[in-house]
Amino acid sequence: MANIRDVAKLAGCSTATVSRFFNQKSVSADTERRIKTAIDTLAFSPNIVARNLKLKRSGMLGMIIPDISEPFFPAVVKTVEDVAWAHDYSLMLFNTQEDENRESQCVDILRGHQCEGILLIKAPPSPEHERYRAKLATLPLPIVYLDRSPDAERDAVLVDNITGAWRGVQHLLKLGHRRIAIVMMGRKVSTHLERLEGYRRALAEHGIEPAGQDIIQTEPTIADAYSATIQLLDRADRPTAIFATNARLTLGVIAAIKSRGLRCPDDISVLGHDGFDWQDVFEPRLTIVDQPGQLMGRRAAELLIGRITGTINGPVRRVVLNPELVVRESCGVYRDHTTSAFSATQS
Amino acid sequence: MANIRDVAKLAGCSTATVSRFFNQKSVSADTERRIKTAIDTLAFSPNIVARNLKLKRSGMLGMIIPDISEPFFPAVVKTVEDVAWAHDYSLMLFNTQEDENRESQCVDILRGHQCEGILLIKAPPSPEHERYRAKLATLPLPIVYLDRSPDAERDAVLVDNITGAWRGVQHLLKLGHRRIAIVMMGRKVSTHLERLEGYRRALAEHGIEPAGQDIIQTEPTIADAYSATIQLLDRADRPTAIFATNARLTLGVIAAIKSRGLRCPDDISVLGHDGFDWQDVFEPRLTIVDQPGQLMGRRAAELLIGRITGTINGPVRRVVLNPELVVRESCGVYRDHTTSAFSATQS
DNA sequence: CCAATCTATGTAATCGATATCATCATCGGC
DNA sequence: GCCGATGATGATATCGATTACATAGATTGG
Repeated sequence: MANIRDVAKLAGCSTATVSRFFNQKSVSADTERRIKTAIDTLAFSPNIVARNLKLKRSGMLGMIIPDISEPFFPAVVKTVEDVAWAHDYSLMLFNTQEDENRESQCVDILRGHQCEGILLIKAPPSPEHERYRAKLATLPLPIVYLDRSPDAERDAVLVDNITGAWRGVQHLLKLGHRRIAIVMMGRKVSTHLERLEGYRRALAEHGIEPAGQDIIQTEPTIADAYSATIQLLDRADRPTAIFATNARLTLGVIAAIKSRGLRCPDDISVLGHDGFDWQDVFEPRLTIVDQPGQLMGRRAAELLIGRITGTINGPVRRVVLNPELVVRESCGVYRDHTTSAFSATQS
Repeated sequence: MANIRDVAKLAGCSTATVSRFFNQKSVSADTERRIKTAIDTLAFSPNIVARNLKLKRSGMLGMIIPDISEPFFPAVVKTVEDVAWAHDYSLMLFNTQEDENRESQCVDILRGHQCEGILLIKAPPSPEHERYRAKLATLPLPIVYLDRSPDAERDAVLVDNITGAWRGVQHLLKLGHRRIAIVMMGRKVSTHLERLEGYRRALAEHGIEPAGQDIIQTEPTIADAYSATIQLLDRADRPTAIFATNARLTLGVIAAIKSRGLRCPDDISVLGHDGFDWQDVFEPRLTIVDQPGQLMGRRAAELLIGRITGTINGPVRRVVLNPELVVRESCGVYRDHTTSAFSATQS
């Protein structure tokens, strides 16, 4: 690969002049022409790594998420990449699989690459990585926690999961349900624990203490949620409603209900969590607690870039967005099953 | 940020020794201890950018895709990231929005970052970027085309879209359909043009020439597919089956059918394209032409890394994978609507 | 006991850019 | 016609690592 010296030699000038050419400094028309042809003949493309070493920047943002194939994340990542692009940043993406050890390696790699800031969807804390978490809180590098916040030392863009879940379960309670199960992700993921808390609070306000067997923790796959729900449904005293705390879990729950020949919401109600662009086409039309994924991505990316560029400074900012309860049919509010309107304004 | 010189100074040795420490070369036990404490007290993390400049590597792979929020891509990206991780590569991700101009900028950025190879899902060619495409074919950098192949000069991992579509439409024809519409993405995306070709061939074999109004090109959003399908359904002579050429289009078609109060497959059949992990929960259970997204990601990533490391050399490799026709209910084969079995072995 | 070998380490050039500082030619004004 | 301002350019140190080469001290063997 050609470097700036080769170009300089071919154009008959110094590397400084070539560098000036690339940085819009004054270069005579004649040298400019020579440099241009030199660049063309050598198919030269400047080495951004070298430039960045000198400039102590990198133009890179890191994004660490549990799993891009989890339905909630693509919209977040998409928005982040868009915002990053608009500010001339590139994105390095890592999946942790909810493994804190892998997460810690990702952070190291990003630091090493002189990445200018990190958007982090934290994996659940594990006992053997306390040191890593302590380090995380003090790394001299802008980090914005997204979705989950392991500590209060840093900027974060979160969702009020407790209130969201509370609102959803309240909705079920208002409809008369008293035996409500929750199918949630195990592994102590904070967002799910918060949703559990919202669920508990709503029930408590109606004097209900959920039975241990109605709190079901499982892996966040459709298959696992399916099996767990099958067991739940096969119990003699099955609940009248199920709250599933993310998209795949919701689908697993629905799959189990369908496979047992039950109808939702007629036989059992389902409250889901997280929205998708196909939610208006799905049957039953799901009542869900909807997180504003795109907005989360946008706010987090803008906050991070603001910190990097210095547009934003001062104390820690914690943006807490409100999930929205989107009422459709799966909890039994609407009984009209023939017209499932689809809003054409929605993308 | 501390650098290697600071560490050397604090440890009372030269930078060369510190470097040796990091690269597993022989260092005396005593210096090793001093270096370790120096690293700790300074919270030093080596600058990979500088190292890579010297070593002429970067440990980075680029992945350029149309849009991560398009349902087909997350599984591909996930697998690629996994394979990259297993080989100690990091991934830079870019969305082009099917805009070739943006794509070309992405390629420049990746080159600049000395990225070692690129996985490229090509945006459709636009007349004003011929020069870019010519350059692309000759860039001195391993590139593996994924899903779409703009030229035959490079490695590619593709799917036989013509045969896939042909097989699907054959299926419809065998079921007796003769008026089959296609709802496809406009913008001359090659994969969709190939699916159109497969559709045409299958029809031709039955002596059918599709009416121009049965070939519907639209933007790949649910909303646009919905509107386009509504118009189609409202025609006096509506077709008896619709082939939708990707996931969002399929959902838009289904949404339109539902919103017009029609039943699928009883009133109209739908052949979809692309699978998701929730496909077994969706109603109607869709018969689809399924692309092996994970396999594509894996093969492409392994091919790219093989080229980079030199494990794979020799002439251009073109891996063509077979899409699978997954027959469920939406074309009217199965009439048993009560048992929608869900395979628990599926993730 | 000294040459030969090995081990641990330092010195300095290098990767490919940028940017400071110096230099030199040109030009307008008085 | 001389002086200072302006513009174009070159030489060179620098960013933070690696590594070839040199060197000093320790070890080994005959």
